[in-house]
Amino acid sequence: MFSIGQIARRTGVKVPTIRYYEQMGLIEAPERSQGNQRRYSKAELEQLGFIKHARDLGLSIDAIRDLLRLNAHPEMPCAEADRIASEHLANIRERIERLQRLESELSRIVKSCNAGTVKDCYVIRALSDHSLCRDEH
Amino acid sequence: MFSIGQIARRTGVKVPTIRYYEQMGLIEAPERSQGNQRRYSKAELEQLGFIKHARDLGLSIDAIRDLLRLNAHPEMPCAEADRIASEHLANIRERIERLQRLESELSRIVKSCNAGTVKDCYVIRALSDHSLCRDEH
DNA sequence: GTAATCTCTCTAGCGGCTATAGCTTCAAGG
DNA sequence: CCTTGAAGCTATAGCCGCTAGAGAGATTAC
Repeated sequence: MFSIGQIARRTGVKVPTIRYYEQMGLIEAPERSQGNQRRYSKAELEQLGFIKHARDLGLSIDAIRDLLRLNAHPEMPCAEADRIASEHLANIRERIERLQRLESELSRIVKSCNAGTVKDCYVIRALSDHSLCRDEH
Repeated sequence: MFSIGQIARRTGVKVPTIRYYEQMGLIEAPERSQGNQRRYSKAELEQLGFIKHARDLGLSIDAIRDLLRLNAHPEMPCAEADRIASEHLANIRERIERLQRLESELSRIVKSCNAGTVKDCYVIRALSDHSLCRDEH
């Protein structure tokens, strides 16, 4: 049996975050010690590792809830898990594209500024005047 | 003089967002009509355009506040504006890199899954077992 | 036994909005 | 001039995924 601090150290998920996950129904309320402290089994520790890994990959709490449900039913088809992961991947790709557009615009703006006074500053001028931009963002 | 709805339409910033910006001190409280409705000048309309543009480029409210202050002092050196923009650019580049790492990991995971049952699902297995990952994320 | 460290619950806050409720004002048409 | 419907007002609460803090009690090491 592990205390909340122990699973926090082992998984890298902070203590208040673990309690938050419990509140959100991501993890079940664990057993308690006589003094009302949470006590986790090895299985619960591993499940938290699963959650941490999924969060690190950027999956939402809702998506993780679904994945955990699937994980609990090994005989079900995994199309749903694939769908969740694929959707998330598409989402990430969109964000990358958007950020890359911003990157190119911003780097152009920053490069064009020859650090004089504000009145000639290309950074400020570009913000004031959309026509100085190359494309939509 | 423009009503809040008019500047909302012209700038693409939603009405409640404009009121929120006022509350946050991004824009000054404008004049009011006799019936206590906000009335904006052309200058205020343009300032909101500046803000919208900066938000579209991903700048934070705090950064925009600073830029607006600079914008109001055309004779000051613009090094500060450059610093804000460059920092933001660095920030964007970091996010892109991080997302690209996620993208490559997730696409590998999704590709490896041959859509059988959950128990063999590579998506689920990869989440459970960090050693199936190629690098840190 | 005692001191240090955890852990407990509860509440509030972050950023950047968005939504809702219940009201008042404005502008256009008859 | 009056009515109607759109637009505006304030105030409050909610979104996500935590994080921070207060003030209390539990556990552990010595």
